[in-house]
Amino acid sequence: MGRNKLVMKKIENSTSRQQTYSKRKDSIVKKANELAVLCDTDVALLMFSPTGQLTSYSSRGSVEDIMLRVVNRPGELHRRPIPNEQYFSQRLAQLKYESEMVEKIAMLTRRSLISSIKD
Amino acid sequence: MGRNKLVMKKIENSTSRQQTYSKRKDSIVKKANELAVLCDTDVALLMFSPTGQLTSYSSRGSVEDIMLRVVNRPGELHRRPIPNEQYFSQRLAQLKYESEMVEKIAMLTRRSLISSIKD
DNA sequence: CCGGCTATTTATAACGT
DNA sequence: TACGTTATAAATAGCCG
Repeated sequence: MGRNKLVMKKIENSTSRQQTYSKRKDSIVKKANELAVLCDTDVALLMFSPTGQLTSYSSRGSVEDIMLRVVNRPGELHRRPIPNEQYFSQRLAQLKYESEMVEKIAMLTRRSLISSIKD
Repeated sequence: MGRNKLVMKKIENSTSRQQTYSKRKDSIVKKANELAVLCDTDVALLMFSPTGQLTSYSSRGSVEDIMLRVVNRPGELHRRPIPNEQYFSQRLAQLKYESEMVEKIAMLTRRSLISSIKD
């Protein structure tokens, strides 16, 4: 929308990029909320700004509540029609990777080498 | 938009509600993707349909990747304390459970006892 | 239930302050 | 750098098949 048709590629000018992010972020949160209200559904949105700041939206309860609902639905995350061997092996690899990451982060936290995760 | 201005409340007619969900879901995924591309950022979207079906979108990597980034960010918009031992152990247990479930489902699928995952 | 088809409403790109 | 303004691109409500 707007004066000119926008090309769908990264906006190179950092100022314009940040401004566009700010505007569109607000709009998409609004859209998410409309979807949740109109259709009486649960919606969650997670967005990182170009500078790394997180904006989250959840139509009901905390973002974690919805994330937990998602995590507790193995095999359905991406609405795969009929799961096949490739899907299962990829999914298992993904879960293994995540477990390793969690363990690494836990270890680092124990050692107090970090107190927060940065970009 | 559309022929009439829409009132922001739950659509009572279930057919209309489902149709509206379907259309708007697609649009918001498109918007999320535009935001990610234009602004070179990470975005994740989680939406449950009126019938409970999940649609997820992630601009980069898996939805879990972005959820992990969110969970591991103390002091951001939705605030969460620094991850502690309990969180890590619970998360690991969850991942282990998921892996086991995926393996079970894979085995069942191999045996052709089921052909798709249902709610 | 899934796609088209407009009339209208919204969102927003480019400017302006 | 953050807000308004406006012309124009997009999204979409109500219908139809």
